Amino acid sequence: MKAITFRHSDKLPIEFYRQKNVCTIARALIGKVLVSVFNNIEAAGRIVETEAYNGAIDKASHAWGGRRTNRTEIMYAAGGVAYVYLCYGIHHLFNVVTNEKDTPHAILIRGIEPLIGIDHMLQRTGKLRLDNTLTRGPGNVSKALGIYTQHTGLSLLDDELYIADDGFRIKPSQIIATPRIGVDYAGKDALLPYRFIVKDNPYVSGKKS
DNA sequence: CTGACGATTCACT
DNA sequence: GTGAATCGTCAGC
Repeated sequence: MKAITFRHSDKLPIEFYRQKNVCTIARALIGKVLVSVFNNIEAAGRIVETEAYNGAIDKASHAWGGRRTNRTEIMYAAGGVAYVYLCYGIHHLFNVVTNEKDTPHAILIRGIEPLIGIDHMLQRTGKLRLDNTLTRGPGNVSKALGIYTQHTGLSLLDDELYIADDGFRIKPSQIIATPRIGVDYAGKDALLPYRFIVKDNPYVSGKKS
């Protein structure tokens, strides 16, 4: 594995996160690199699975109906910050807040392919060997990168947690849209094709191929 | 203050 | 396929 360190200039610019269409951003994030640098430990992986949450009009979103609570307040911030919340009392799920201030769009990062700091990821997750379960599924992604609810509100333009474009391109034909996972409660909104995945990638959650 | 439950994962049958 | 883990959040009293 080639050791790469991403330069500041590789970071996605603020304009990327401020785009109006959350699905466009979710699709564009596929193939980008999610980087965390906590306690001087760098870990990074290529994003292979995302889910868009379309604000107040999306029943699957925490901000459905304009719901505004202490937890979801950060979703109403201007795009380009992290929203991390605890699920089932165990899992910390990492989301990217997008669009302008007061439009609560967010994108859940559900799967990445490890690139850098794999030893640290193994240590954080308590796993012994690299396999496709290390960073498959949103809970595992956060665990491997050391992301916790306390990181909510971090700017993605800062140096601790950010997303970079290293020039790698996934063929558009390999990126497919499907319904989201675990949102059956959302009625017809559960059927929307707001989940984007890399076809046949082993780090995409769901049934094995 | 209390109780119900979740954008999940993993071990076990 | 089923169920437990485990706790912050939120609605309701």
